[in-house]
Amino acid sequence: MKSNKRILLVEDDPNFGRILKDYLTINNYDVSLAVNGIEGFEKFNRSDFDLCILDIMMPFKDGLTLAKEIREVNEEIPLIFLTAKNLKDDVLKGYKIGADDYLTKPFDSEILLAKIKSILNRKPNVNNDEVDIFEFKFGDFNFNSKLRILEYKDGDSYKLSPKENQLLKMLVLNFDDLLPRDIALNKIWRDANYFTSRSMDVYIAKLRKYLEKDNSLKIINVHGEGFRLMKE
Amino acid sequence: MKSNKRILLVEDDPNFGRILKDYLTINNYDVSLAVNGIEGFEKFNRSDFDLCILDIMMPFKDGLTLAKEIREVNEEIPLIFLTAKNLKDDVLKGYKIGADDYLTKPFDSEILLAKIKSILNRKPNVNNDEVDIFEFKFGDFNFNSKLRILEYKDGDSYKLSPKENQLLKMLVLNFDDLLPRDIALNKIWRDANYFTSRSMDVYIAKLRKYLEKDNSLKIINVHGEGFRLMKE
DNA sequence: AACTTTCTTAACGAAATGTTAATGTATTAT
DNA sequence: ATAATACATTAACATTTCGTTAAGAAAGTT
Repeated sequence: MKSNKRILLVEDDPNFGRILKDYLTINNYDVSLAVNGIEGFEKFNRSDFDLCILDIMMPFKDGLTLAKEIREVNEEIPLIFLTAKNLKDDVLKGYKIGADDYLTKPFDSEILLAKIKSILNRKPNVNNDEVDIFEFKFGDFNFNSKLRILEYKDGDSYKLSPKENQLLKMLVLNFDDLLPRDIALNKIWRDANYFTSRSMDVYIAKLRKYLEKDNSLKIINVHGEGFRLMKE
Repeated sequence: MKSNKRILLVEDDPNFGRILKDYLTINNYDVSLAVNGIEGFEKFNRSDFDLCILDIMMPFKDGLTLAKEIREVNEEIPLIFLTAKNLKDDVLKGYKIGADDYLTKPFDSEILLAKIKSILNRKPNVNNDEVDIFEFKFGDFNFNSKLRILEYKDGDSYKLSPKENQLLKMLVLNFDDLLPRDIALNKIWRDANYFTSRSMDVYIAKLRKYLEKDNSLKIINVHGEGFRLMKE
């Protein structure tokens, strides 16, 4: 399953912020709303966003200052500024910091959407330092997590579902080591509770079934802690 | 020495065009001015530009039509639209074609400059001088994506429509690897939503029909991710 | 204007995926 | 030993995604 793009929205007007957040959510973005620059910067640092929408006029820490701080940490992330007035000076400062776009309130929500799409589509982040490894070997299996294919030495192969795939990948990346339940749940299910935990058990069972071809491989449970993929 | 960035300016008002050209020239851009869409397209094809500024309202061929033509030839070049009116419909059409920005006349020249800088800076010249490959062989097919011809070894050949052609080209460029749905949709349809996705499926079906002559070739779906052209 | 090609949209069945429930087994604590 | 908690497995169900056909809209040609 494809995950939505994540937007950090920093807007001090709670009514407007709420409405805008809902509108973007309806249009399939995961939106995190902060009500001022300080909270905005904290949220920015706590997770990965694909785009930031910043109100310029805000108490405590205005949008331009926040933008500067964000730019120090991340040179790539697209920034869109919102402002009530069409203050030329602010606009110029914004572009200088590296704004990608600029909207004057009141603005048309459809146009904001179009801008967001345009910005997010134009480059699938050329600058991705971290190489995503997606080919693994363990036991008598080859595992391609990009194509979601698990292949046994005899040529048999299974198409993995997204969840199976993610879970197996995490197990393999922690081969012979503990994969803590919580970590896997929060990463794959984005929440750790009774139900997601049950669901994870179902998927562990599915993976065990795949892996039983190579009977030296085991997914061991560590009671109350998590699982461990190992070769005996 | 660093050479100036080259801008194609298409503007039918000769006075305004002249002034804008001079202003940009003073600010170290090499500007080529065309007075309508037809001349604009000719100039565009005659040399390499880094950015286009297009007036929307023009006689003979308007800016949006011109933009579409430019996009068919060059998917990367940034486009900035100018318009006298703030016509929402035009704005949205513009973004759909792949506009990078949008300015309503009268606008502030400094702001235009700032936008230009912002746009030109954000790709630290990924300057893809890379030759566009357009001749491919895969399975028992020869495929010329410039002529949009798919030819089977027995001499049979199909004329591909633009969309068929683009899609097949992306599949071939990712031969045996995943072509993510989103990437293809955003590149070919310039938007990823339910309808464009359905449309893409229709085109996948068409391509499968062409390819079934060589039954070792398959377009495999990776559920929720995309497609993979492979030879088994 | 008539014709052709291309593209989009609708409709709907099929397949894949994910969640929850139900039930049983293992582990731990007391 | 027994109760409580955690884990395992299967199956039923709901949801999402995909494949295909067909109708008709839009664009391009003759």
